[in-house]
Amino acid sequence: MVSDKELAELIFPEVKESIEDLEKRYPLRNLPSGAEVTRFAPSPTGFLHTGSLFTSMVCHKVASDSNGIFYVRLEDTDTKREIEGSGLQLLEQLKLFNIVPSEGYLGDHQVGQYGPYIQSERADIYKVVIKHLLEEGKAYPCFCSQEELDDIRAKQEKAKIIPGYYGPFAKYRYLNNDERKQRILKGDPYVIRFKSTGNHIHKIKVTDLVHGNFEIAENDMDIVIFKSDGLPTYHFAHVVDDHFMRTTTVIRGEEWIASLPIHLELFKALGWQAPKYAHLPVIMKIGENGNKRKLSKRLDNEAAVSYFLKDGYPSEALIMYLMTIANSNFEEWIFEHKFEHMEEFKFSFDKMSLEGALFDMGKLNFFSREILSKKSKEEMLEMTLKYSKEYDEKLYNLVSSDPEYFKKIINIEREKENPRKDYEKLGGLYDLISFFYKDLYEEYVKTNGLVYNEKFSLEQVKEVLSALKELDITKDEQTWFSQMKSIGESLGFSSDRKAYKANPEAYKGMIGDVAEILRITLTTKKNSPNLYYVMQVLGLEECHRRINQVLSK
RNA sequence: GGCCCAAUGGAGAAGCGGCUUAACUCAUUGCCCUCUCAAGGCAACAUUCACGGGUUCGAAUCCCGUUUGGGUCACCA
Repeated sequence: MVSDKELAELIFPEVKESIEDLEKRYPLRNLPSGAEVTRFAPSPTGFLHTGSLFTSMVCHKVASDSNGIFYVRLEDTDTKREIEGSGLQLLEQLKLFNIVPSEGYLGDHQVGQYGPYIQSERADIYKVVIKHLLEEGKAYPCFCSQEELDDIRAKQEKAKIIPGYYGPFAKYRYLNNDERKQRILKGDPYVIRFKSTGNHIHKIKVTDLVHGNFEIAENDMDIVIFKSDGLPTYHFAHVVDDHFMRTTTVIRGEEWIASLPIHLELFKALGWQAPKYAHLPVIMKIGENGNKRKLSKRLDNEAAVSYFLKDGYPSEALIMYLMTIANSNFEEWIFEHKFEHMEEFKFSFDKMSLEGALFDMGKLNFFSREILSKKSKEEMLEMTLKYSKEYDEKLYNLVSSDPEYFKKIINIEREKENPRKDYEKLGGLYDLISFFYKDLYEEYVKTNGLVYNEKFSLEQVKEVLSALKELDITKDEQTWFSQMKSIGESLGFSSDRKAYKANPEAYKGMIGDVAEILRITLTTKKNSPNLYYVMQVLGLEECHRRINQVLSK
């Protein structure tokens, strides 16, 4: 009769190393107490998902708050779904959010003593562990075909019992080693399954950093740990990698809670201590049927981080927003700290909500405006150049043609205690500032014309405008405004809101109406930054030119 | 369907048995202010914490049940 050891040797003759060798190769990390080792473990199956950004942000934060290590491991064991180049892309995008691993897979190279950090390069490590499990009789080759599997499932469904490969249904679990050897020699395809000793009637107590303690049924499935393509499954790779990479806290999405018993059983079978776990809630959105559902890359723009990048949201805004979801006390904290130095905020798992939050675009916009308003004109220029170079050619040409002029435009009421919040994101900036440029202004007027308030006739508009030519912008804003008021008053516009409201018939309109006529004339828009400063930037000559142009029509 | 997790306003949430006639933020709506918008100021916005029962002098908070929602049940992660 073939022994377990002989069978293991038959399957993995090339494996000479032992688990002890691996333990030596990957020694315990020498870190100060309390230091957490966390990891972000993406699959290279597409662009960065907003949920992944959320998870990686938390991983990064937990490590940096504790002076620990944050590393990235590429989980590329699903060769069918892999998208070429997406691993690099993922890392590049993380970097834009200041999430930079100190170890691991960095996109174009790997750093660290615990590698390789790409699972497909770790086959020899997995094999050592699997051979060990085989030798101990804790794993076995399974020759079950897809048809057989389907058959088992169909029977189980019919009998209304738990589907899966377990207990009496795990037919190849009961083959003896002679039979196994024979089939292997014959060349029958097989996978390696873990031989579970659990019973789902038993409950195990688990502790989760986010959810606290709860009970869950023991695993009793003989799960596949080694696929026929020679690569491990997620469950097995997670256990082996996080053990040998010496991860202290596994932070991942809530969808993994259900497979926790599998992972815990694997750790136990190998005699290893399991890491701490934190299962994060998933970011949701209201679906077509009115119910909440996970943000979907296919259906929701906001599921892809690239969407925000393309739209020109500052990366801090997204991170700040995600942090409000991550920790309920963050919002008050960041208000107290005037939206600055968010890296000093201390993250904690027990301030995390258990329920998946609905993605709130409105709140992101709020943070984004806040952040953009706090930037200096130099930072705005730099950001705009960088953004537009990649995403908005028209804007890039406009801004780079005269950076100093752009700084003047963007600096209107910026450097003050409560700066203006005109800009929500860099996307669409072109349309907001184009009127500052003579050619673009002309082009707009030619194609769209200027639309004034209907309650004033063209004659009235002209009357107001010709009077407004007197406006002096060489003095301070105060003087300018009093001047506008007296011009307005002389034409029959009220500058006293109360008086106007009490007796609207007595006036042609409010001083605001006068300002609106000027504003539309100069900016083509009903909304614009502070008119006095707009005029400063445009220059008196250009202002008069625009006014005269309207008057001549 | 089984198992697990969750449930406070339009959204994010605080709340941990009496201090709650439920904090804070976003959104929305009104009003005020030397121009629009923004900012700022002032208001409004859950008589009630999914529902039912219980424990208690006292419950959003503890217990039980129901309901609803989410997750998961692959040689995918």
